[in-house]
Amino acid sequence: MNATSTIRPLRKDAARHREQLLAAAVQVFDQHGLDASVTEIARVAGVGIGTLYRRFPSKEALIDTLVHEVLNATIQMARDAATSRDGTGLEKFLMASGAYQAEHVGCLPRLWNTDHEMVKLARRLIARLLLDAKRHHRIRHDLTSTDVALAMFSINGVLEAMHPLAPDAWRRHLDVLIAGMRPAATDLPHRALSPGSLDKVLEMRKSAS
Amino acid sequence: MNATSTIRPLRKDAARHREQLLAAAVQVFDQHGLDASVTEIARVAGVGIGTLYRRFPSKEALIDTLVHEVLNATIQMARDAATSRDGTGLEKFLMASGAYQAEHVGCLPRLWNTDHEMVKLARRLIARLLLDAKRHHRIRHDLTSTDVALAMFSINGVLEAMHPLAPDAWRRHLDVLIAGMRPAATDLPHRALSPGSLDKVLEMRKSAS
DNA sequence: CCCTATACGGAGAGGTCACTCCGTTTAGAC
DNA sequence: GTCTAAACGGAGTGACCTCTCCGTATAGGG
Repeated sequence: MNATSTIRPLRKDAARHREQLLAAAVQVFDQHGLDASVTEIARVAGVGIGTLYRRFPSKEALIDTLVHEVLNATIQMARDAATSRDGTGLEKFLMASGAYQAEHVGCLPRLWNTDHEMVKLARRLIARLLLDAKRHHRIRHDLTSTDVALAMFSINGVLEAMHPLAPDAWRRHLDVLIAGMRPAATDLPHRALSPGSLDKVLEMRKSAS
Repeated sequence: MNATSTIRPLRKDAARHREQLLAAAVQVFDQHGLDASVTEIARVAGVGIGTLYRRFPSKEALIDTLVHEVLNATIQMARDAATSRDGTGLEKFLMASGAYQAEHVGCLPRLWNTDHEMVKLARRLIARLLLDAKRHHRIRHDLTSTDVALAMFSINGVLEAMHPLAPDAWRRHLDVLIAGMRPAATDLPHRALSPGSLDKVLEMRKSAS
């Protein structure tokens, strides 16, 4: 998977610079958004632009690597959450992934645009968490995995709006949202999205990237 | 307020072109985001770039005009919603402003960045809607106007993510969110944001523009 | 119909950005 | 210590974007 492992290990300094670049990219993108210039990233990393381009073939590839990392972490959190079979997994996952994404706000606009199998895997894991939560009557039965996706998009919206001055605001928002997902909450109007609509959206974002 | 009315009315063709430019800007920004080029906007409007710059001193000014319009409409919707004194005003407002913002997704990133008195006015009106809803026990008493702001940010997040393939997804999200705001919903953890935190965020976004 | 203030179009100036190229430096095997 | 493959820095290139300028066209009053 990783190009560095298939062919030849990077020289020690090169590997270090690669990590410095990734860390700098997270920081710079968080502060200035994805429009931040590669020059700024190289400066923060303490290397030249040439080094950045030797390690990543394009700015887009650098962003992809970052998104890949975030998605990977998200998947791991979904797996961790699935170990508690008491129906609280979904809530634990939303809390954990929200906290992680709050540290990677800069990458969020591209998070679900990737073609990768990882998106499908993440969605399968989330669907499983949802099922377990329903079984234990932690959430109402008419909710779909698309509703969970909407919850995550909405957290992104709060994160981007309140970043970085109120970095915990998303927790409050999620509290209200989860309260609305409980069976005890008042009845919802029948507006659940059709099953395939999220797929269409993700497909379209992928090709638009 | 409007520069055209204080000094001299625009010539008829100029006024028409101005409206064409605004309409084209809404459409182009919706499709390509605020990074869309002014050349593209002028092309869609059917005028030259020179005309665009004679009508609006800069791209930023054009965006500001658009944001101004959206904010104005939002304030009007808040006023309309306040006429129903039965506690449903807040929900009506969230529905109406969501529907309107769904038609102006391109402007959303700047919606609350403006310095204008209008932002303060909008927040006062929303606070009044909130109070009325509490009085009629439509929503729980521990919610603050900051929570309503978070709800609006979260709708923006859903709109941006699902645009334009599932333009009604935000309604479903808002349904769940409002269910979580009802007094019947399960108790929330005590995580309400401090009263001034939203002010700080808006202040910061304003200066960052 | 004429006249002129007003508006028009779009080439080009000036700046920024992503990305390349090459002379120089260095890690690390022997 | 020597040597070479690997990595380094950053000036330079070309594309693209916002905004200006000026010769041309037109609305609309008299």
